Amino acid sequence: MTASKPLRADARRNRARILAAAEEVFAERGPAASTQEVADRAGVAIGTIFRHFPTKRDLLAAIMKELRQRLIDKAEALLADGPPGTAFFDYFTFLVESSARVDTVAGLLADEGTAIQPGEQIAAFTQTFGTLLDAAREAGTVRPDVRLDEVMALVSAATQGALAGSWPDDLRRRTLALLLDALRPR
Amino acid sequence: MTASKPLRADARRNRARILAAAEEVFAERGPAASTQEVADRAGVAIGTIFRHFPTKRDLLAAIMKELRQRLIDKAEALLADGPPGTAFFDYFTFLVESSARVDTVAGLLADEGTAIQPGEQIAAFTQTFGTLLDAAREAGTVRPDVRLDEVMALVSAATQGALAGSWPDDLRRRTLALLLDALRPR
Amino acid sequence: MTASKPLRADARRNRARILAAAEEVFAERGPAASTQEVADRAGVAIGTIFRHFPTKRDLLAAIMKELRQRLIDKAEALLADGPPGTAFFDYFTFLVESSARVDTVAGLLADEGTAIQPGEQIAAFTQTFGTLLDAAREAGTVRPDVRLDEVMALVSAATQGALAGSWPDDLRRRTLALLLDALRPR
Amino acid sequence: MTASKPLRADARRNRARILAAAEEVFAERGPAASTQEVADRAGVAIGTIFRHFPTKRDLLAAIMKELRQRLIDKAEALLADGPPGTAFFDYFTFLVESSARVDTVAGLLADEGTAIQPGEQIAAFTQTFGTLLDAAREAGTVRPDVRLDEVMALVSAATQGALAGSWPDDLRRRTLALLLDALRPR
DNA sequence: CATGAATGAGAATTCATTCAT
DNA sequence: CATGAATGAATTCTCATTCAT
Repeated sequence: MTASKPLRADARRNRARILAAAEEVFAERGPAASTQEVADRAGVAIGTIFRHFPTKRDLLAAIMKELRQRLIDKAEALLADGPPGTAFFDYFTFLVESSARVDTVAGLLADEGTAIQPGEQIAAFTQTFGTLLDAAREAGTVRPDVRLDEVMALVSAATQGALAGSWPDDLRRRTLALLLDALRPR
Repeated sequence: MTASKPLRADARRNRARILAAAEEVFAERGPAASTQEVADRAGVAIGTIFRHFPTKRDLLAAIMKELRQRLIDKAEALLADGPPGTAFFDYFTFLVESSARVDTVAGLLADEGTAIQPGEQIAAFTQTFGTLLDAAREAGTVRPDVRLDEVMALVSAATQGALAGSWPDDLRRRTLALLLDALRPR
Repeated sequence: MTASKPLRADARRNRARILAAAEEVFAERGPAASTQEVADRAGVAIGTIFRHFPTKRDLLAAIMKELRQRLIDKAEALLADGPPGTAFFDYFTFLVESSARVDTVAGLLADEGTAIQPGEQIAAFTQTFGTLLDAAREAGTVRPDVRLDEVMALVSAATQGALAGSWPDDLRRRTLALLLDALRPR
Repeated sequence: MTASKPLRADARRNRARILAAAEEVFAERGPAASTQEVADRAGVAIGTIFRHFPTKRDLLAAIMKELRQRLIDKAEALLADGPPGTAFFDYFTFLVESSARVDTVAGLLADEGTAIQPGEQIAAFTQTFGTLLDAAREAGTVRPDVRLDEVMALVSAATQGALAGSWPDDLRRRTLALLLDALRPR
């Protein structure tokens, strides 16, 4: 869509370093972390950040977008390779585990206090996830009455919860199992 | 314990108004909302807030404490009156519904970037909730292998998720039902 | 002059306690110390302070006035009793030692960042000190060409210096000796 | 030592303007003067001040440091050029005259409620002053029993006194003469 | 394009002073 | 009169954003 002219090599490199640094910093310090800190971590001057992302909000949004893309990619990979029956559960687990590492994963469904435009990515995500769900339903590994929006809600809850307390691995595993069980046919 | 002399009538009134306003404001805007906004909403000068709560952090902590107390009270009420089999589920539902209104409910299990001393309240909460769970287990309405920490984790997830997107009531209801189902014996 | 109606017993008591507390607090913390701290130290409510001294400045001024009076009293005592030749030196020493204990002594000649009206007290002080000087001059223990304003200047310097570094007693004694020597005939 | 990368031209210019303005403002209003006033006087925004001096205390410290350096430079100049017999007296006089203009000169010996790290500068100052004193002693213009710490104490007293009342030039001159006389052999 | 200094609008917090209890 | 809560202006400091170098 917005083709936005091809960046110079160094510019592209900077953009990447900024995004990486920002993901780290915001994951550690929360969205209130200062842009200056991102700049330091990225090894660029603060002006460079604002050249690439006119607003702090834009920077946040860009991170989200990247994250979302990563999640979508994973879903599509599973869709292509994975066994229909378990791919759905694997994906759900993957999402929770991801959010256990990095903070912001849950923000892809909602915002996180900085309301980002989910845009069409959300649609793509939802659709792919839906396909995984359908496959599982057909394979009989998921209750037939479970709806996609409910699953999304559960994921959102689980991922936000997962990060919140940074619970012990063991607890997270057991709780997740319980959750997934809720989706299985009786 | 900490009796801290009885406040003057007007002071007590203001304290209450401040807490109420703060709960609203922080629920709407997140913990980064300005103290001035709380003051405006409460109809007091900003100095008054800092007289009652010397630090913004103290104000946050006070809100949490109040919330926790409210939750504990409700649990104890259910423990006294409710039918053992369903009281547990009612309480779980109550928690989720509460957090649909106010943000911070989940904060009682974790913090939320402002690390407040949960202190003994948490213990009280956990214990009471545990008793509800035991009762339900004995009544046979809950799977015998469900552990308290898992339940707490689910609550934490559900309440944080519930607020995040402020989903439609219908969706919240369905998702909650799914969640509760996961706890029921098969 | 301003007779200002006789205070009630408790009011007079409070006034004294406030002055005492204020002298302590301002000596310790400097004139930037908060009025609240004075109130706490005096064991009264802050409103009581402002009833007695409508302004912080007034409170400062009152302390100064008291101090000055104390110094004048001492001078007059020495004038009455002391041997003419040494009384002057004793008084000079007394002033420096006083200021070594409490801060604000030097403030009686100048202000101290809060410009207080020295009023007629200064005149009294200066006059009495002048009499001591004259006596010493007549007794031949002071250089005949030393003028009163020079002596006052030296006192001011010495007292402010004395407090500044809170030097060791020994050093203060030696330096003072040097200073007094400067006033003696050769 | 601490080379701290060379500032950009405009930054260096601003730093200098800030220091100059701060010296003025704090000399006039005391260390309680507001940073905003310094900014106004310097013609910069308040943020600029805090970029250069992260804390008000840092700003105060920087002023002190500059002042101290100026004093040291003068002493070394006198040490190089001046006639040994009078250089010491000239320097003493210079110190008092300096403090008649600016407040803070005495602050190099003590602090002034904002306790700044005098560090090695003090040592340098003391040593150079000591050399001047030794030279004068050898030249026979100073009493042989006068010690350096006494001289420093007198300087401290004189400079703080000098500023306090901003006495008339004439009085300051006479008092200073008296003081210096105290140091001369009889 | 990158740099990093300057800007200036908040934000938290303090404190003299007022005034209802 | 005393009390101590309320007021609100002032202060220090932070940070997103702009812009000269």
